[in-house]
Amino acid sequence: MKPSIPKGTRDFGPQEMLRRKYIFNTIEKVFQKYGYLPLETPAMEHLETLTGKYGEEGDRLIFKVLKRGAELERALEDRSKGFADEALRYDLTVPFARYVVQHQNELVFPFKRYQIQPVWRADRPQKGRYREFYQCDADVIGSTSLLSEVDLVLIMLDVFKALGLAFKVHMNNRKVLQGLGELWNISDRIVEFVTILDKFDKIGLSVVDEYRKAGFSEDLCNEVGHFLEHERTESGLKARFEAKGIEVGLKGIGEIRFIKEQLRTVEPDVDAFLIIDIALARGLDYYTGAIFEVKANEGTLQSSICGGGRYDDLTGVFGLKGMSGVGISFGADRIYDVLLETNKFPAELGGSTQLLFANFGEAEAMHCLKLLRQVREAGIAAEIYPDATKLPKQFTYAEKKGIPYVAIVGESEMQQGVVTLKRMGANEKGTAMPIEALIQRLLQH
RNA sequence: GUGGUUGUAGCUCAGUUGGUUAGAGCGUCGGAUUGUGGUUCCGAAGGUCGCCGGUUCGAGCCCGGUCUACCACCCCA
Repeated sequence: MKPSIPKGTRDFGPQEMLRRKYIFNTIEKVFQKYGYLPLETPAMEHLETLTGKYGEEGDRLIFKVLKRGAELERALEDRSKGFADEALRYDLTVPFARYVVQHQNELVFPFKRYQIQPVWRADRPQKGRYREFYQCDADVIGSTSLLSEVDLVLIMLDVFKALGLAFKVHMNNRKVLQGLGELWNISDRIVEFVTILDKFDKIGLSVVDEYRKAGFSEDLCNEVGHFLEHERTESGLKARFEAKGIEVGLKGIGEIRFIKEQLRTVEPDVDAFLIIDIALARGLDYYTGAIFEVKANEGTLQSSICGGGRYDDLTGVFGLKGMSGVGISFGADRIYDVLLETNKFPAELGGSTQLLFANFGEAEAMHCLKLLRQVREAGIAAEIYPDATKLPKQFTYAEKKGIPYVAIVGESEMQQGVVTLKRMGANEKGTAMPIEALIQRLLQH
């Protein structure tokens, strides 16, 4: 049989893994710097833990796990019971909420955790869209303070600065969208309304046609069109909310302004990367306050590389009311794609061997084993070529693996108690030196 | 989930109106060179033409299905 892997999944070779780890490590270091602690949860959750949290569309994309054994037999007889009982996690936020409720008595609130694990979605794959991909989440639960939102934006700033990637954060607030619903008397169709509004950045004023198609009144379509064309700013919106006394909307606007002003005290050029986009909606059902979406400013990937927001009562369905949370999620795989395309990965990612001992035969190899141990104990990654093949072949191996130094220890070196150190890439024969000198030289490097 | 494009050697691609034994470049391996690679020269290996079926005397090429990657929608990291 021909070996292959499921649609939308990937293998990661050594080179890819070094680069992926570079991304994970960068993100993890920033998370820790902001006081978040690690957490892992199982790949599988009970199906009912996940369903109903992501909206109709999201629920359809959950990877379900088939019942097994007698359970499955019973389900085959009585189809109403359903064929699945577990499911692969769709994101890290819902499992986190489940964890918080389940372990509420052991936790200190506000609870801040980060989590870097794969998630699965039964989506149709495309560029930057996988069925298995890693999310890197930071969430704080048990506080309504907007300082958390401020911190999370600063985390984005630090991460993308460290990765050397230009980006834009689009921010909005679900309360603003709720306010729009009240303003235009369409609260009963708010989900539908907002879903269309979310397309504004893609199709522009054609959203008005979409509203007509969806059966919204002509007056409303004209009003929305006029608003999007001429007054699509937070201040334009604020004036309208004030005129009609719409409090949710005003609260949303206030939150947006607060977050932005707080950020300005630490990052004066906040306008360079933070865009207030009142058409931003995001599909996940559980968001209730601030929402974020980050896009790379370079490369061809149009989809978001990071996203998040505030959810006021995600723990409520698991039996713990009044726990507001807010979090963000970095899409490591998409960040990888952008960094690769724009050539932003550092040339030296470490993790690879620094020194290769050439192999001249059994006696020499045995001698090298002792030297190898000394080198490794000094903290230098080193290896010996396992076979006594011709030198050119051993050099080629070093070159391909990106090993910068080769130690040549043949009969004459053994007798003199030295090692010939050759630097790859340099057109030189190498210099003889005692092993201690060699170690010093590599450590300085 | 809906609609579309695609698939030939490890990689990038040729392959005539359907016609004998499917080609190139790069890469890989071996040799020129028994302790010094990257250049050069010589040689070799490597393909069920994505897979299954159909039409035909004959299919890499035509038809149907299927899988994959990709594109649009949808949704999002």
